[in-house]
Amino acid sequence: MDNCLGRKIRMDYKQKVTAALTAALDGQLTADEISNKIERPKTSDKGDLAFPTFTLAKVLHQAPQQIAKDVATKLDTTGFEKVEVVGPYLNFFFDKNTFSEETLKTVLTEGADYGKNEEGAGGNVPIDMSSPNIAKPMSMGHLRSTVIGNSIAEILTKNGYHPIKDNHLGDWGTQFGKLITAYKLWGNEADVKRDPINKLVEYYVRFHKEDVEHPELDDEAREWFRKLEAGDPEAHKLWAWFREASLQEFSQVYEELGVTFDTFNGEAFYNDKLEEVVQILKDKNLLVESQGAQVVDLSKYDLNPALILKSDGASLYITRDIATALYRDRTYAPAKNLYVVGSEQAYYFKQLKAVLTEIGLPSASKLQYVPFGLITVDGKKLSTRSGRIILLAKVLEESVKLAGEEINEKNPDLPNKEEVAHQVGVGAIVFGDLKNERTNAIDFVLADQLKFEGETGPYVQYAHARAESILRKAASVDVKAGGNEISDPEAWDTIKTLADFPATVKMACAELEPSVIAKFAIRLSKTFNKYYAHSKILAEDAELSARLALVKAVSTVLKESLRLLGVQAPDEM
RNA sequence: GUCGCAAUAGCUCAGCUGGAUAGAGCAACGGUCUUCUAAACCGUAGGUCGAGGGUUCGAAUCUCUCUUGCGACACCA
Repeated sequence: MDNCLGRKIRMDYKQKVTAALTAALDGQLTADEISNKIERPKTSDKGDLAFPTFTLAKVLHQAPQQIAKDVATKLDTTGFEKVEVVGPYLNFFFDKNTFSEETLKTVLTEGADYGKNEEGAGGNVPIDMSSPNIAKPMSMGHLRSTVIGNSIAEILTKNGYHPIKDNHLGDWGTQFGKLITAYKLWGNEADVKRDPINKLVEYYVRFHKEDVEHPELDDEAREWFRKLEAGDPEAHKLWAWFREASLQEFSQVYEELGVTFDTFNGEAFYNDKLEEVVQILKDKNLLVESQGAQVVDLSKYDLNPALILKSDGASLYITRDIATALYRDRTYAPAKNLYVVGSEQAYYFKQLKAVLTEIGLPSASKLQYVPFGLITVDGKKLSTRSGRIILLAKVLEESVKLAGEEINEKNPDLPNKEEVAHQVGVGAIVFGDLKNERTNAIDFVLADQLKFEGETGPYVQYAHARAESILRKAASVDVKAGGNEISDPEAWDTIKTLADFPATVKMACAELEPSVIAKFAIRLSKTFNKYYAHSKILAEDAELSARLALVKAVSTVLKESLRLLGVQAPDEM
């Protein structure tokens, strides 16, 4: 990874520091070596950027402290407020006035485009995301894939890519054989019409209960799925009905989350493209028979063989995923091909990538598995079959309800209460999911999700609402970025944080990690809240206009950060 | 059994490429609303960074071994 991205520091100033040091060191270290060692001090009193001299100690055979002193005397410090020597460190302090003015002017001029870059050069990036299973309710696991995928899409766009959000619906596979079998045995049309998903799940769960004692049910299910794949009219009709009814329920959740998709090419979409997959594998001599099934040997990748066709000739998950990769390759010529799927499928994606590499698919190397941590309850995996599920719709409902209660208590005169309750309630859940590194596993506790204080979505939303409130009250004041220094020291951290946004956007993209943005949003909110508590922004003095420029910039960047996470930013709450 | 991921404060987590006294939030305790929204701010308390070795001037960070937890290991997805 690019070193500059990893540090989240102020690029321009880092270059200035590098240049000054390169000149002072007179070739003892290259500019790159210097740049790599520059770091951000932990606390503001140690300056804005620092250079530790330890590495020079080896080259010069001198004590780092002495080196720091020597270098400092040779250093050209124009453009900096000061450079301090503290032990083995050289601490650089920026010229606050210039830095503030430049930063605020940039944010105000660029507005919502601040932080944007064109690194992606418009490259297509299909994202396999959300992917709920037909006839099963969406649970918290699907929330993760949905909101992570959605945020990554926004982040990619901000970095100049062209994401294609693909809801790779689980609308095919043996479970439909089971479902059809169960429906034909115990189902009835009226029940399903009234309450589609719940009824279908009921049948599904019952199937798994009964097949323990009646294993012949499994044979029947397999037969139904085989018929479905063969285009049997009855099977197809039931399948289409289940699918449509499920999609309608899903769309409500998506609307609530504010997530849209570019395509809904579920697994069924690839059904007629599987023959070609098998043909290609045959042509390349990759397919071998093993225990009656057709497999691709992956021993040279140190992986187990990939099972392509079952012994009864039916397709599997990987068969359809190969078809998907093929389709994406031809349709999009992807710059990246992303799969936002739970971390328990890590091994599977290694296999998939290996098979695609064997096939020689041009975009095989672009396949990037974007795992996220498992959600458990009481440390156990969720399972529709066993009834251990967390219904996403319920969680959102609870959160919105609680947000409504908070509003009634804290801001009862708010005009659009319901809308804001929705924005805050849903925002809390989405932000909560994206806040931490996506591979962290989550043991679900409802009360943990319903938090609106501290490092949460509402905290960031609140900081934004406060900023907007000030701007409303100061509507008549001319907001200018330049001209005046903001003498308040509390403002400095806020301005420096604002300046970190572009590098943060890049890092989030490089790591496909929404938490990088979330963490930034918290940091910016924190510095702003501190500033807000510390000084009176609307005081009538010479710096008023500059302070308002800062408030405006904070509001802009907070709103944009939240947008990148798929969270709304109400102006009042 | 093999492979993968993890282990940091009571809880949930940060800790960027090894660097200056290991940081937040929640919970606990105390303080701050006649003044821009107290969903906020300030303070107190709380940690031999799972254990042991190695590399290094320097290790929570890199490496090895072990322990514990979770996950994956072909006819589910």
